Amino acid sequence: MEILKKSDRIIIVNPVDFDIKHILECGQVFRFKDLGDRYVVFSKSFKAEVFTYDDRVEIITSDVEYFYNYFDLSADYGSIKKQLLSMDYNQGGKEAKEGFSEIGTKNTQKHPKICSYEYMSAAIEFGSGIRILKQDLFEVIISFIISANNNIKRIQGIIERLCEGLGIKMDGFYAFPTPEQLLKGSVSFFESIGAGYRAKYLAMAAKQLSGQLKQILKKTPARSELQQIMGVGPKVADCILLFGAGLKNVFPVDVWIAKSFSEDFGGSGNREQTARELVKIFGSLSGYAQQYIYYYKRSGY
DNA sequence: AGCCAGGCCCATT
DNA sequence: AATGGGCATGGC
Repeated sequence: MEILKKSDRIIIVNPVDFDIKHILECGQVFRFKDLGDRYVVFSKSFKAEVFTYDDRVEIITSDVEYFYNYFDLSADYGSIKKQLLSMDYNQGGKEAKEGFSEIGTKNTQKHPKICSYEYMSAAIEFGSGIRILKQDLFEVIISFIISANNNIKRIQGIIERLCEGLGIKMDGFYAFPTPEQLLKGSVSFFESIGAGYRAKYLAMAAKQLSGQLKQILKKTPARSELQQIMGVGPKVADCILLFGAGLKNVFPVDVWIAKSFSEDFGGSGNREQTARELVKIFGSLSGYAQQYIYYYKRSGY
């Protein structure tokens, strides 16, 4: 896999650790469109079009440096995936029993415990082209406040209407609102775009991030700082750290990860306990492991 | 038609 | 610290 930077595009020759479908549909980002012959992805006020051919991927954009960083193109995901499979999966004697079901088939009721190593192996194969995007911190904070107890289709629509209502108009799309622009949004506006009961969280978060908590946007925030933001609990804070601050030693536990932990890893406990146990296993590679498992589990395995 | 979704806030114990 | 009720909306 060779990566070429041109003035108006990035070309990835013989991509092996880059699949735009995996990257955009693994739940880490909400501002993109599948146009059939290409994906279009938006970040802040930037846009890129991604074409996939037999022998290469072309990322066409006027902001090559921004998207080179955004797609984390300097990282070696081959090495990351290899390391993930050499983790100690037998911590605390919680290794699943022997006699797994076949990998790659639907895990129907019978509860055959799948060895967690085998599950990871299958998950990595399934999402082999996943990369963790380096997204904008503020955009991630607001996006994942909206994500709570919500589904991805709705989240995408709410965020799109948020940009249309408060962001500046670009060439064929609307930028994500800045902190100042988000302050213009009233609770009734956030309700009108479908945010539901999160409308008041968004209004309060906008105030906080322009007021006493604005330091959060200046550096890598602490988890405890993030949880002072209205609408940010343990799981959303971990998503913010992973997707918006580049920390990989966090393991966001949502309904799908919780389900996988009990069904595929033989684990138990509440979500915070689950997160701690998974970080204990995966350490500084937790964020990567989380994405492969989430994408695999949500797709029905 | 209900159940569910990348959970969180708040009151109670 | 731990638990439980309530919650807007719409996709499926």
